[in-house]
Amino acid sequence: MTAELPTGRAPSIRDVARLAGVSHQTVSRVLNNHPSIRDSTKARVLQVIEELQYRPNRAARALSRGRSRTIGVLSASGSQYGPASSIAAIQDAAREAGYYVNTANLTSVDTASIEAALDHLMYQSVEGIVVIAPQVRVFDVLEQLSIEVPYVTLQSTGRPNDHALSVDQIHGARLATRHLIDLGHRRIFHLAGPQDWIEAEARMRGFLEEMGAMDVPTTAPILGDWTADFGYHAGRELLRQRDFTAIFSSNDQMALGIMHAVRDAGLDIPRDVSIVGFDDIPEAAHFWPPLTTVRQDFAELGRRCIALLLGTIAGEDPDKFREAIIPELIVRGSTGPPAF
Amino acid sequence: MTAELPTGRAPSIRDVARLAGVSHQTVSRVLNNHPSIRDSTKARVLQVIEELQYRPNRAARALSRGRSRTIGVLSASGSQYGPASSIAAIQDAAREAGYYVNTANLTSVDTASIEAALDHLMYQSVEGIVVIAPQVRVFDVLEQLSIEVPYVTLQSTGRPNDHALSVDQIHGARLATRHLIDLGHRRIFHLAGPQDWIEAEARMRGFLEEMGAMDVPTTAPILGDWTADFGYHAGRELLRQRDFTAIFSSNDQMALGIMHAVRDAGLDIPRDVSIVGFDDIPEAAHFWPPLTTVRQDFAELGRRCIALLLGTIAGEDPDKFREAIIPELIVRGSTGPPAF
DNA sequence: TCACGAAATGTGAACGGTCACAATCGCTGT
DNA sequence: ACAGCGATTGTGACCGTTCACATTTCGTGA
Repeated sequence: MTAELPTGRAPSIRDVARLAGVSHQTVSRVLNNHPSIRDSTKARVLQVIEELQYRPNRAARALSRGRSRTIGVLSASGSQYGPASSIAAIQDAAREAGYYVNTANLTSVDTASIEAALDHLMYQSVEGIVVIAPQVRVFDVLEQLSIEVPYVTLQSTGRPNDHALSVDQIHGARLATRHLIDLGHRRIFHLAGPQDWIEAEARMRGFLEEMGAMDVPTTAPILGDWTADFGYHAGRELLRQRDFTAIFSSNDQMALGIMHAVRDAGLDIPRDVSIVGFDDIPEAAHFWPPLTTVRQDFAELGRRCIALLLGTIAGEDPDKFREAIIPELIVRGSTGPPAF
Repeated sequence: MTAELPTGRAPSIRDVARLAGVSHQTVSRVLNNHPSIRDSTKARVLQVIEELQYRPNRAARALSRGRSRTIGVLSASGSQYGPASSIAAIQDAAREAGYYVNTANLTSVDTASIEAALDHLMYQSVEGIVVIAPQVRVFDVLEQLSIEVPYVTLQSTGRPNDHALSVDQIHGARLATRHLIDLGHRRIFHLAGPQDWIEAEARMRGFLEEMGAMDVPTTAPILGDWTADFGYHAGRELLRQRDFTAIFSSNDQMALGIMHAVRDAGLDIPRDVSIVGFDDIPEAAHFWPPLTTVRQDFAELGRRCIALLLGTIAGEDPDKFREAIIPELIVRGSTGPPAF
């Protein structure tokens, strides 16, 4: 049916050209939707492409265009729900925009590991990087390696030239804190995340701001590692004093661990201790009791990440993308007025 | 300090060659660890590379070698713990082996979506594909598009030429079922996963096999969608009859939902209903009560995936990689003898 | 000292696209 | 009928690497 072809090799743009009776450049134009192509020509070329199952070679394209159309994601704890959802959303959004995504996981958070991961990304000539990791350290390494691709984080680092997405995590944390205060709690404890995660720092800041604004005295937060296990052990420790009536955990997993510890101590939630989480992972509604938490729209986050990053790559004004995402408080059974 | 260079363009292999006073090919040899390079020459070249911060251009490399060194992951529900951990492990293992990973997420499980995702992967000339998704359908599409790259799945499809990794999920499911039977349960219900997921099918098969082997009568399982929400609703439905004393859920999230429904009904776990999950997500130990479940070593899974896939790409005998991973039963508080 | 073969290095052509520029086609108005 | 111009198509070089095939260098034994 079709004309003979060199076998053992994927068809190239010139194979298509020959069979369609046009020049290779015309085929290229068809592929790139160049405006001045006669419809009949275009149809003929497309038909040959179809027949040959031709696919443009990405490497060749990247080489001659000088652009990889790839962005890198630097991720830590990528199997946790929050990061994982953002990554998925980032991939979807990138694909939508015709970009490819490559993820490098941090095996640990030390400098060497970060360096290795960044290196891996740079080797693929990524055009930009999304950081979902302990950002402060990552940036140090970025600078140290004098790497100069645009990057995006999920929250401002306060550094100059940082292209950050504004999720108003401070606001989210204030919502959670305010909820507890409104219920009548005055002794509220905060289990924070690792402080080199900007998100963790922002949530803690929000907590402290709201407590300050409402004139409630605070104690120093504990810094956790995002895991339920840590929440459990921190909870056990805290319960030895029991000088609080509510705990605000900076993510849902740690909140789950705390709930475990509270039950172990024979106490009731929310009568003896109210608990608020952050993220609203899909499981949170099924905890016992269902967890009051702050919902983040991870998918929207991912989309905006890509919009901002691609915008930056294209040289647009980053401020165009600065509109903050406002998280939402979801009240469930884990919070109530203090018993006294 | 360093000699002058064309600016505005990343240094190429020829720039390095010129400054080192060798031919571009020699530089290439240094980069690829060719054996016959004089040590002194190698050192000189490496020094220039260092000075110039030279990085080989991946596109050019892929083009001339005809190999992308990229593998694709086709993933559904990529934000769930199980898949997410496997993906992370796959990325790590691939990176270790000098490969890059590109993930395409399924937005839905219909054919069009699968086709789009596969297409995206093929456009990057992936050398192999790992499927973490409803595999049966994916393979239909793979065949339909007459795509011919090696692929790996997490469980045998029973089709000829399938390169599957053997995680003995059947065995894992039998362990869970046997545990319940040994405790004295005779009316055991199974909440299965979507049946076009091979894992789900295998777990169900294991359940049925063990029930049959022990001569315990079974009722038809319900097919769920892996989510806690589904587990909750299925649980409510099931509890209207309450003709069982134990439930084996094919993953931990659905088990959590069931636990929620059981508590809503005012029943006690495990006194009134025993519950077993599958996966051992990190949160499972902190559920209320802590969940008895079957642990899968997702990281090992990911590593083996890559080993098998790269082996297949290199033309090795896939049987070399067939040694099954044996899951492990983790007994916690959610199971106990039936009350009667 | 010289031939000889292996080790070390160099040369030029791919790889498969895109880019810049040139050439041709086809229509319009006079 | 023909100049003029935009629409359409073609030509050859180039992107940065590796490949296949020279060529040169060097150590060794006769």
